Amino acid sequence: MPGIRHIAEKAGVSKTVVSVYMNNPTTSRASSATKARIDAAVRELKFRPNAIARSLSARKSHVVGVLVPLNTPLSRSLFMSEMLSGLESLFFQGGYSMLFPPTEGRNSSSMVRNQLDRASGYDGLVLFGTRFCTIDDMEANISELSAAGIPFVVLNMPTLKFSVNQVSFHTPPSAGAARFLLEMGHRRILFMAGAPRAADSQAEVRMYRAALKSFGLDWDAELVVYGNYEHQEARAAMGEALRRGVEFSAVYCLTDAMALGVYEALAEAGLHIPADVSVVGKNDSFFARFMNPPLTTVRVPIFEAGVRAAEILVNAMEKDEAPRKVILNNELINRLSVRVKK
Amino acid sequence: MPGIRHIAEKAGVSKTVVSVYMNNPTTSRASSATKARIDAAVRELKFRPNAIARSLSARKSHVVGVLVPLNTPLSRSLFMSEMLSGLESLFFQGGYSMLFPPTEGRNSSSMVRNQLDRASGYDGLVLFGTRFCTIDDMEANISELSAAGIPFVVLNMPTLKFSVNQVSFHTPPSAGAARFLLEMGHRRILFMAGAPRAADSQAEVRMYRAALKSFGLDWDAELVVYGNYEHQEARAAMGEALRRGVEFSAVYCLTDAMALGVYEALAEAGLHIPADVSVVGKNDSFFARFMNPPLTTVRVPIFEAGVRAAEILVNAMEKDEAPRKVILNNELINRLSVRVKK
DNA sequence: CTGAAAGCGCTTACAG
DNA sequence: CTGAAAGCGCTTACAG
Repeated sequence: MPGIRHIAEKAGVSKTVVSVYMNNPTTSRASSATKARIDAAVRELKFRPNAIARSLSARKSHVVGVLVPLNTPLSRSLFMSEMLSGLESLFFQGGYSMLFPPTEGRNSSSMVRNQLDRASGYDGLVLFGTRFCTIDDMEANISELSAAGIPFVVLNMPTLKFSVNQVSFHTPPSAGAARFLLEMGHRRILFMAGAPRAADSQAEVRMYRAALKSFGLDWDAELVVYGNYEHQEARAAMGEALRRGVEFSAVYCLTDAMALGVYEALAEAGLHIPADVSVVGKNDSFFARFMNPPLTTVRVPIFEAGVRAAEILVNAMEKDEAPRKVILNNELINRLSVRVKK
Repeated sequence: MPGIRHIAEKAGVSKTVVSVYMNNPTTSRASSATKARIDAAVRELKFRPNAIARSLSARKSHVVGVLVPLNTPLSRSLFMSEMLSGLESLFFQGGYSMLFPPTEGRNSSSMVRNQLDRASGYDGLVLFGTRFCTIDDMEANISELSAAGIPFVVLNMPTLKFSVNQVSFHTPPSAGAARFLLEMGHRRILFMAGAPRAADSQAEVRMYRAALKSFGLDWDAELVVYGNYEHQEARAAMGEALRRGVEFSAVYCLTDAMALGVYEALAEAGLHIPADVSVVGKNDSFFARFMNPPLTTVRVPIFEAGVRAAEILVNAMEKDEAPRKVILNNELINRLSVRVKK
C-alpha cells in the first residue's frame, strides 16, 4: 500500500503539494508540470489516500454512525428499512457515509454504549429507539450520547422533553385508528399491540385508552393482546383470544404484518372481514393493498422521518444549529377492511 | 473532547499505561491502584477513545466497507435487505462495523471508484453486483478493487472466472423454473425479465433459451418482456403483452414483486391463475405465500449468501486465506400458482 | 509495574 | 508556486 510519501518521492515534490492537489485538482498551488508528475506517480503506484488517516488529520470524517439497539437484522424489518432508506437518501446526497456498529450487549443500554465506543470520533450519530427499549433505556441512551459531545439526532422514540434533535410522529397512531373505529360505531375494539414492556406499545395503549374514555367507554384489559409485531405471533395471539371467547367487532394492529396474522386467524375461525370483524393496520406496508380485503391502515411517514432526521443532523454537524424537534403527521388510508358497525 | 493525554495527566500516569489498560482491563501492566486512578479520570472526564485514531494507529479498524453501485435506497429492495441482513448477522457477531459509502457517480464504475475512495484504509470490502451493472462494469469494478490491495468478497454477480472471493448461485433460477414449467406441459412460457442490459437478466434469458432448446423448442423473442424488477412496471409490461396478443400458458418472473404485477394484469384481463395461466416467481419473498393464489417461486438462499460472503471475508482479513468461491443451490417452492397444462 | 519515543498516513498553518 | 514542521489521538515496540 503506497502512501502519500511514496507519491511525493516519486514525483519529486513535497507531501504538502501532493495533499493539496489531491484535495483540490484545480488548485493554483501546484504548477501544471507538478500536477502531471503527481498524476503519473498516482497512476503508477495506484495510490488512493487512506480515508482513516484523512479523517483523523482533517478532523472531519464525513461519516455518521447509526446506533440501533436491536439484536435482530435491521433490514428484516420493513419499518426499519424504510426509515434507513430515508436517512440514506439524504446522507448520501450530502456526501456522508453511514456506519453501523455491531450490536453487542445484553440490553439496549450496554448495546448503545458499545456502539458509541465504535463510532466515537465520527462526525455525527443517529440514535434509534426500538422495541427492545423501555422509556428508561431511551433516556439513559440519550444522556450517554449527550455526554459524548458528538452531534446527534433521535429517531423512533416518543416525543421527549429533552432539548435534543428529534423527529417523531404527532399522535400515536392508535388514537386515530381507535377514534375512527369508534366513529364507525364499533365499541369493542381488540388492540393487537407489540410487547408489554416496549415503549411504543405502552404509549399506544395509553392513547387507545384515552380514545375510549373520550367516547365514555370503559377500559377492558381483556381487549389488549400482544403479537410481538410479527405475523406468526399475532396469528397465535388472535387465535388464543378467539378461543378465550373475547368479544369484539374490530381489531387494531400495531403493524401491518400483525394484521396479516389476524386475517389468517379470523379466516380459520370462519369470520369474514369486514362483514364480521373490521381490521385496521399500521404503517401502510407495501403489501397492505394486496391483502384480501385490502387493509385499511394508518400511514406514518417513515421515509420522510428518516430524511428529516438526516437533514437536522447535517445542519447540526455543519452549522451546529440549536436542537430541533420535528413532529410529523399520520394519515388513515381507508381501504376495504373496515365497515360501519350496525 | 478529552483525549488519552488528559486522562494520563489527570491520573498521573503515562499515556502508554492508559492505552494498555483500556484495551485490556485485566492487564498486569498496571497496578490496581493505577487502574483505579485511571478509572476515576475516565469517569470524570467522560473519556471515550477516538475510534478513528485507534484504527489508524493499530492498523486495524474492525470496519468493512459495503460497496453497492445502486442509486436507489438499498433497503427498499427486499432482495438487498435480505442479503445485507446475512452480512450483518455475521459481521456483527465477529465485531465488525459495516460502512456504506455514498453512491456518487454517473455509472456503476465511477460509483464504485468513489465508494472505494471513501472506504480505503478499512479492513475489508464487500462488492455487490446490481441491476445497474453490465458484465463489463462488474469486471472493471473487480479489477479496481484488486488494485486497491484490500481483502474483498464479491456478491450478487454471475459466477466469474477471476480468482477472487465470491459467493454466487448455482444455476440461474430461470433454468429450474423453465424446466419445471416445461415438465408440467407448458410450451409457451412468457419470461418477465428485469432490464435488457442488466447482467442478471441477460444470464437468465440465456438459461431460459437453453432450457427451451433442451426440450426441442424454438425460441420466440416475443416471449421475453421486461418489468424492471418492480411491481408496477411488470404490471404494465404484462398488460401490454396481453394487448399485443402474445400467446402463453405460463409466466416466469425474475422477482416476486413482478409476479404481483402479473397477477393484477392477468386479473384485469379476466384470466385466472392457475386455471388459465400458471405463474412462477423468484426469491420466495415473504409475501409470496400470502398472494392469491399462493405463489410458486424459486427460493434462492439470499440470507445465507450474505452469511457465507461475510465468513469468507472475515477469514481473508484475519487469516488471509486464498480466494474462495462458494456456489449455493436454489430450490423451487411449489405452491398453488402452477398447474399441469393439458 | 511504568514511561519516553516513534509512528500510523494524512492535513494544515506558516514561511518563503 | 513550494516545502519543513507540527499535529490529529491513539498504539506499540523497547528499555528499564
